[in-house]
Amino acid sequence: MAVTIKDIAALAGVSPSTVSRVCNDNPSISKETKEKVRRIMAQLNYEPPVLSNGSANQKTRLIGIILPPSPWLTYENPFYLETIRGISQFCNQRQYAAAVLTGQDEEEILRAVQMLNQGGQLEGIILLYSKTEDHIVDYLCETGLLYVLIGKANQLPGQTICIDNDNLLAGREATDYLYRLGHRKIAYLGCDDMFLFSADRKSGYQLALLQHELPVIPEYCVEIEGKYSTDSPVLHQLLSGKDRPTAVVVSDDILAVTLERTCIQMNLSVPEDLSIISFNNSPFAQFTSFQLTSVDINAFQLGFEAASQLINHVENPNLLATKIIVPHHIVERKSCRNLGQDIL
Amino acid sequence: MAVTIKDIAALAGVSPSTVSRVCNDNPSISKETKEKVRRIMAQLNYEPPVLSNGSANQKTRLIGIILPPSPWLTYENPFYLETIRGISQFCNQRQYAAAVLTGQDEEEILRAVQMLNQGGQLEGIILLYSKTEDHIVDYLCETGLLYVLIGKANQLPGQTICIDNDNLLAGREATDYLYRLGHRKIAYLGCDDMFLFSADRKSGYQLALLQHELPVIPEYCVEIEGKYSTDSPVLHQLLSGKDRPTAVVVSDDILAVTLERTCIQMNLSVPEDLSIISFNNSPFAQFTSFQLTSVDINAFQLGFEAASQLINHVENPNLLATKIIVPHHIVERKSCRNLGQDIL
DNA sequence: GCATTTAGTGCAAAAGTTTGCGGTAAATAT
DNA sequence: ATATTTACCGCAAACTTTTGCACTAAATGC
Repeated sequence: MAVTIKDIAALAGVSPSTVSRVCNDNPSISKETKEKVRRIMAQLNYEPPVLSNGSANQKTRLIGIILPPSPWLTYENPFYLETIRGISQFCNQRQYAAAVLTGQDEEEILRAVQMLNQGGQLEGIILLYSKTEDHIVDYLCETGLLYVLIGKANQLPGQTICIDNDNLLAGREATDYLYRLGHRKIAYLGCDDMFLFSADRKSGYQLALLQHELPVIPEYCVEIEGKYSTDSPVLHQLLSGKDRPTAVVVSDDILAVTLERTCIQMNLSVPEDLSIISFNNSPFAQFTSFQLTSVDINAFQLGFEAASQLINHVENPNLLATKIIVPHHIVERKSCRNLGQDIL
Repeated sequence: MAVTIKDIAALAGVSPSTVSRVCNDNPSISKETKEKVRRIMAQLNYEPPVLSNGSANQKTRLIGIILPPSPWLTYENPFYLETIRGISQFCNQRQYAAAVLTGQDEEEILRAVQMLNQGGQLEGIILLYSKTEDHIVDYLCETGLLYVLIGKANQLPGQTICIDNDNLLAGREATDYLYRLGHRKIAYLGCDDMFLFSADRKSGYQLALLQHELPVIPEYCVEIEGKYSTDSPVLHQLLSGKDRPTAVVVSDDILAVTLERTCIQMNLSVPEDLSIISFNNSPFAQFTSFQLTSVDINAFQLGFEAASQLINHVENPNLLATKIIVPHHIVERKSCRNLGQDIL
């Protein structure tokens, strides 16, 4: 049988309560006693069962991680593993455990969350995405379980903790970057507007155009819904015609690669005929043959901060919901051409 | 305060022990009582705290997941997220929780494992990799904590549970595939031999050559250690000279893309001048401009089976260590050229 | 019809830790 | 020197669930 505080207490010549207080670093224990007890603990290799230590302590120190429901956006996207790493890193430092909650579909995930939550075993939840009409968020709001969103809140904004990039600013900066390279015919290509990050990046793009007094042309603002495909008619339409843009801001790397493959089909080359800048700085951004310039959104830190916020709120329930903005930065590679009219 | 079995007991007019036995589906409780109690439980939304339910039950139902220590191989590799999904999926079905254990370096990970293990809070560990000289495996062996390896065992083979692909067979089949396309000058490119999957794939490659009575040339068997780079002299050496191979079996997709980019630098094109087949079928295998043919190793199922094995052994400690082989299959794309001497 | 088995349930102890309260001894104040 | 405060620590109850044992009532065997 494993060693308990009783064993430590017996060896140290103190009571179990004292050992317990030493474990929790209770100030009413003298320095000498603490040291003595800690020595014995180290000797016996004792570690307090910090997660869910019996019924006397209701703290489970367990938090749940939920992946986005749509496989085609998720599982192919290394971004999420980085975020999970960030979450785990912080949790481990603070003696929490972070468990991924999965299922075949949204219903199954919801059931897993319910089971754990109603059993009182979850301190909180981190959602790695944000979308409209989310049953899981509905459930969390109903039951009042603490959660943080990586992304932008749509239910109860102002009362939910969000960790996000400044996607609007990032969209502006990406557009500005192309502008400074001399581009004037700049298009935007995004995924489904249901995903709020794409909507924000688009807004940033539009603001940048206005600022530089460039026209905001609807034909230059394209969205692809559902699974990406190189045969998408909107892509072909965007790239054909006389008024073909010289540069495109693309909402994510996978879509950018899809665009590039469409270019190949149409005998256009990147960056000679078309400059591309996109978001996420996915690992394959550097592996594609055309070396994608991409906005790094610091996925690791996104996860790290999310865990930090969640745990802060777990331990200080009176805290108000905050919004955290994680910085981004452009990683320059070779997918954007300098048109030689550089202003700087 | 949350609802407990006492509340259920009071409402159902039975004792708490009866409720507890109902939760555990104890056969000595009558059908009628079970139904009555279950009705009340459903009514009060009661879920038994299945993970670590107090000190009366030592089962924590928590397992740890450990990522490979080398970031350059790991975090860029979507393979691992798929595996984690597989693990989580199975764990959730069986009411277990799976937590990723991370740290800045191997030491920090080890400390996290120690903390949880010595606190008696881990049922077992799943390692998402296998390598030689692994301090974490050393520790697990010492303390006797149950673990399963995704990959091949090197410490105590025969006593450790492994989930793996038949990498030797996969290596043979990849090589055979090139042979059938008419290739006779086939090279192998792998990563550090420390990672056993690469060593096995190489052996399979060599066996296939022997079977087809092709010479096994050392110059055709190249390994890259450390971080991949397109400037690697071994890559340049492999691709230059008169006896340049017409096809290469590459140990993983990322390395394959690195190879392709080296080709571009050297004015060779894929698959016209060089055919490439590699492993993992990473998502970006389909996004690269040359559409990589790759061996899919079913990462999700690898994780799923690993969790299944671990939990089986947790619940039946007398089980012997098994090895599980998860099948693979070649996903044909466009990176391999048919030389026209196809035998079939 | 009586003795014995069986099924079903409750009682109470046990698990390991936390925490309010009370107590002792030392330190300080008067 | 006595009274009061302070620092430190132990006692015991509490948390929720599990489980061995005992008990009752019904069912079976003779």
